[in-house]
Amino acid sequence: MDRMNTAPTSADPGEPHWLTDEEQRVWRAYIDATTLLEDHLDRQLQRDAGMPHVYYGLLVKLADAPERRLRMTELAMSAKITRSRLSHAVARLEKSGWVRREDCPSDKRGQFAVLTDEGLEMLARHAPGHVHAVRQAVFDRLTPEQQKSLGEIMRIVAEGLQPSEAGADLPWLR
Amino acid sequence: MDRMNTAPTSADPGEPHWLTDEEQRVWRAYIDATTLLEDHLDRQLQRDAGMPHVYYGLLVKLADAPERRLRMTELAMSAKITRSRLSHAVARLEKSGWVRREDCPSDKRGQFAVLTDEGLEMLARHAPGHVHAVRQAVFDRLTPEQQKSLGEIMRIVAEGLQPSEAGADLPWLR
DNA sequence: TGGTGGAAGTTGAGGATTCAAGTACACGAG
DNA sequence: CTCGTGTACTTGAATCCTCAACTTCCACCA
Repeated sequence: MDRMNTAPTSADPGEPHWLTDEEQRVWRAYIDATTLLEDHLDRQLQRDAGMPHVYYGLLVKLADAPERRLRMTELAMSAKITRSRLSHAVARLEKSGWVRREDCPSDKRGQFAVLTDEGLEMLARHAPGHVHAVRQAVFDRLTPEQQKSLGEIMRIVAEGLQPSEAGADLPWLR
Repeated sequence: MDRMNTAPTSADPGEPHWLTDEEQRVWRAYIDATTLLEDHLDRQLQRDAGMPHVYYGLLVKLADAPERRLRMTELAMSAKITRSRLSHAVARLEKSGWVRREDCPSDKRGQFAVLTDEGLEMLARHAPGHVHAVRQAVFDRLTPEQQKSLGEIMRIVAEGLQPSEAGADLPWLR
């Protein structure tokens, strides 16, 4: 892959503008690290707690919520996943007994996902192992400055993708 | 599910040792950013090029390799995925015509994954859009210092998980 | 009131991923 | 030469995720 030309195709903005060598090194390091880490955590939780990392994250969010319950849409947004994915996930977590659905009294379309007692207990049982894995893979290896820097960087990236990332680049709104 | 070695779960450390509030904020920012970014890139490539981000990454690695070919195991290691996953992936990419398999002459068990001409052309066609997406989501938002920092951090994390990550936390080696 | 557009959530089909097995070959020791 | 162990890769089933409908219900307004 070598190319410095300026192919048009107005669909894509401006000229190619490739990544520099240094940027490529950063990007590959990012891909490698995130791939390895997600895989590592998935395996750890699958083995110990019998569920993928995302599912575990859902339970944690429920545990932190008032009444240990959240509306489906809230939970989905909080976890940055689609409602569809959440729907499937909750169905599975319900079968495992860690989550229960409840109708929302004020909105008949609404559903609450509620963390069950078994779910909470399961979290208590496996949280230490998970925290250990995270610590070992990430925090134990970084200096305090790097940890701070990582937080800032990730916040910036997340915010850029988060809000109405659609609206931001819709021509007629500019 | 097998259960050997039910010793006092040597995997779990002594006392919990939770994340501090600040560490939790960093960790959540990381999860949010990586989830959103992966999703964003997957969608972009699925829409434009008809394949998930990982598959695209495989093609890029082949394009960068001498002869545009790599042994299956090499490719899998380079992309940080399992051989099984790669096997399925290459089967799919083969059906789409972007990749072709070739027997290895020196080792009859071996297979090469080879990027086809259509695969290369496809990359040329969609690379600008992909680079643009990456740039827009990441590099355009970070200062040069942050980019450098990100690279260092990700390299550290990747290296910690990469090598014989198993051996590193095997009790009898400590 | 009754109609309409949108919000909340679910569903099913098709892809993608994982895990455990399985096939085929390589290679060194006897 | 052949046995045993390990490597390279594939396969199938179960699970998970995405995408595009689809159902039900809310909110608003004329």
